[in-house]
Amino acid sequence: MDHLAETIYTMEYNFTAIEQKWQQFWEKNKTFKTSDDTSRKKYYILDMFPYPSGAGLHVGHPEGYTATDIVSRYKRMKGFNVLHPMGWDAFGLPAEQYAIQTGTHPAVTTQKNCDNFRRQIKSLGLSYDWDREINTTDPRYFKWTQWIFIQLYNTWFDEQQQKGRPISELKVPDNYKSQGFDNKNAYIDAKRLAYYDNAQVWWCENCKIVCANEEVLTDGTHEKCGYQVVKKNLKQWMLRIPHYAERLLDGLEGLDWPEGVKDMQKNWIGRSTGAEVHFPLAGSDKSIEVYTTRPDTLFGATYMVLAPEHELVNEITTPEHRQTVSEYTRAASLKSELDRTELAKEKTGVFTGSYAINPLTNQQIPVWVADYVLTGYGTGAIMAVPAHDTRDFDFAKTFGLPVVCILDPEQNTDNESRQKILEGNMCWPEDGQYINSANPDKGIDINGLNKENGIQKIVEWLEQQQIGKAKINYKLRDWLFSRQRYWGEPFPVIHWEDGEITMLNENDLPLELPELDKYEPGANGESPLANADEWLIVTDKNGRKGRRETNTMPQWAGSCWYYLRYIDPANNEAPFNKAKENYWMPVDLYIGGAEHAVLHLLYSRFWHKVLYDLGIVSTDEPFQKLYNQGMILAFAYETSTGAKVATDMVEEKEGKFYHIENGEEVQQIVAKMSKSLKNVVNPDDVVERYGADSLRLYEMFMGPLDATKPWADQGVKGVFGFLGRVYRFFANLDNINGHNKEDAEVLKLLHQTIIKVESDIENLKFNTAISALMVFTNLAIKKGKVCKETAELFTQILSPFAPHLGEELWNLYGHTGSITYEPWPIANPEFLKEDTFEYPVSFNGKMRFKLELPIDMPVNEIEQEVLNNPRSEKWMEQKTVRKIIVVPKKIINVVVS
RNA sequence: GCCGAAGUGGCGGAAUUGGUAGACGCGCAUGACUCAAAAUCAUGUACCUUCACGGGUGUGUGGGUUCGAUUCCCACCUUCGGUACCA
Repeated sequence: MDHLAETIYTMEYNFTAIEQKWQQFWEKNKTFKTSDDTSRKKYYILDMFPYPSGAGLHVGHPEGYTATDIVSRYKRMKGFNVLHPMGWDAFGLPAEQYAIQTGTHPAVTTQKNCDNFRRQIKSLGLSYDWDREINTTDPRYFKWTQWIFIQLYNTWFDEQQQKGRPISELKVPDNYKSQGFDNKNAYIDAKRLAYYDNAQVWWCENCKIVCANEEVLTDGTHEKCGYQVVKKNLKQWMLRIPHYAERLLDGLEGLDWPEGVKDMQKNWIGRSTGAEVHFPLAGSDKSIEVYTTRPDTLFGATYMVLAPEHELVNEITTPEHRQTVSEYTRAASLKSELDRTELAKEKTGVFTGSYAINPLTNQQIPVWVADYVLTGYGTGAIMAVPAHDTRDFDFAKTFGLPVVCILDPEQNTDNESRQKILEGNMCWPEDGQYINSANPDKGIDINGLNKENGIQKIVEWLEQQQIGKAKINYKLRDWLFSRQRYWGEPFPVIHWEDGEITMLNENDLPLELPELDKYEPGANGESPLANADEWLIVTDKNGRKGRRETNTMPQWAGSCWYYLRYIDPANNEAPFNKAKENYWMPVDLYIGGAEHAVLHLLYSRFWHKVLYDLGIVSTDEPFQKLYNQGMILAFAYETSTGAKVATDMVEEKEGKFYHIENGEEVQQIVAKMSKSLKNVVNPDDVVERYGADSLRLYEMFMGPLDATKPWADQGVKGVFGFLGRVYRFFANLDNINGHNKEDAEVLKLLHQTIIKVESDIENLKFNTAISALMVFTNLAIKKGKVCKETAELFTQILSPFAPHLGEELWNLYGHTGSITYEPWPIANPEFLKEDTFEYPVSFNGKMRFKLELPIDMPVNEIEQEVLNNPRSEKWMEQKTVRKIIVVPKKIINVVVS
């Protein structure tokens, strides 16, 4: 043993040999295999699983993975049964596009990329239980994605109970039943959480392909070809996520998530309270229904606006306006939503020729059509109150419509503005006091009230008169759940020739993808599956013909429930075993990028709540604690004109940076890693040059986990140097003294470090934990020798951060097994005792000198000590001591004047 | 526009129930080792001033509260992320 240690020590810190040795050891011994021993306390630590791209791992990936790995290793040492899995979110566009270009089956590309990702991840020494690896493209996995889709289809949301329930429990009202089978089915279909309907999608005429939202740039062009995209109506699967809006909002309350993410979800759900109001049409028995958050401003409604797509537009347009209105609505339909918002500054619209009646004033007000009113929100129609809504104000000014002020801003603004507002020449969307807001004939008067009371009183009146009612609205829309793609989960759906839609039986799952020769899209925007004739056409036992759904599910589908599959990844009878689910859920810690703050996390929560309502999972929320890792950026350079300069075109001289060709001075900036700036860092290179432990340590040492921070190669060298120091000192058994009593200073710092590292890991503050490990190492090296027990304790608290080095040292100290399950050290308070405290002594708040005093000295004695201290004289000369503040074990401040 | 996060040495960053600003690391400087370099080791390193002791200034800007403010309050500036005609 001694001889072995000697040989290894005489070598330098050979990280490559050490890391390979231990990675093989872990693999061979299945060190990180997780049992489902429900008698132990569990801890479920989840990473957002990656899309295995052809480019391989980016340095951003190991950041979150290392953080969760440190927590996993720490929790194991703390005695927890830790579930820490990894898998692949492997459906997606790039593999399909590659297939179109080369004919390579996406599964082949995907397999290759997964293998590469797995190799890279394993090279980082991350402690995943690889027996639980999952892949969303594996039929054994997506069988259950399809199964969950069927559950969604067979569920409706009971408003009263605020709960999803099996469709079989839905009572169809008698009047629907009496109208026959079709109506009954239509009623049921209208309640299902998954439904099939027309929806607008982006369509690229050039590529003859449907584009996802993310593929459409802000100027309305397709990111791949630069062609303008248009909207197209296609039959799509949709999910009624808005039914769960309130539940998704409520559920956020109990979660340990960053406030910012909760806010983003709240904004996305976009709950608003207001009222629905009916405006009768003049000379007609029809009425227009509007939604408003400001029913209090009804007295100021001087016109109405319908969205161009509103169903009443055609009906109410008078013959003399027909031409202009139809031209306008046609133009609007051709415009993309982006165009519409693009033109936000200039409002457009046309008059329909019809008038509605303001139910409060009984005045006739014109009805316009304008695209600043959106069809998807509220009722697609508004009452316009130009005096108190900026958008309506802009529109009214453009078209010369009347502006009637009904809310006096009073002292809320300056006098000049107030005059303009009262005259209708300025908009006032804030609070104030109502004026011109009474109609004795109708029995309503809110003059003199403020906004809050005004809203309440008007809503009460509307409900009494039965012309409106309080209403809650959400921005959240139905989720478009199908893509015209090949490389996604096929829907377990058959469309029969008689119009019926059925789901496959559970025993017919999974429905796998057919083999194709070509991956080009089908005709009319259908997915490539439309070309798979043999797969596509089915016949039932009665000879009825049907066609399979040709759309596939979006990439979100597989990631909506993957955390559940890790619990029981090989189960072929169910998505997971219930008892295991009950044991492992919820996820205790979930770390990933903030780019998933809304969609992925909202969609998962939605599915999870449905599964919860159906009794399939045991928790209402899936992810108890969420944390976002920050982005890793890189340095780049910029000339005085703002032109970016690639890193290989810059040289450093005396702390300044110059262009190597023209010598111009350039500024160092922080930018995203990109090929063009030549500042992309490849984890493989870092592992090769400095080792996995250095990469891990550096990524954690860079700064707070959630901060955006730039990569600096010098910084990697820094932590590499630290690990080298650790190795040279702690692996040299000459420095490790077997029997001597440990130095008190070392002992005290060691136990302080144990406490510090423990609490820092608990709070995900890895940068300061590493700093504490460095401080201790510096002291140990300074002392020259430490006891074996000290070295072992240090090795244990180091090992979650630098696991390969941890194992190596542990082994050198004579242990044969892995350090993985060694119990986390417990700090001994004996060694932490302090007899004295070094007080900083301030005069008028400025620290002047330090004074060491016994730790339990009474305050009055401390005061005497300070006043009698010769060093105090200088600061009290010619002055009177007004007060002495003594905060025990903190500070002393003498106030003089 | 709205919502959120953040501004601290040459650089990454540390310190907040208000209590020694700059831990730790990089970089830099000096020294040791070396023929030399690298690596390693030691010492120093916020800025101004002073030979030095010391003194002054300092956490984006301007105010305020306090014995004491990086930390709390008000106003503002800048950067980043999200969102955008949601009535």
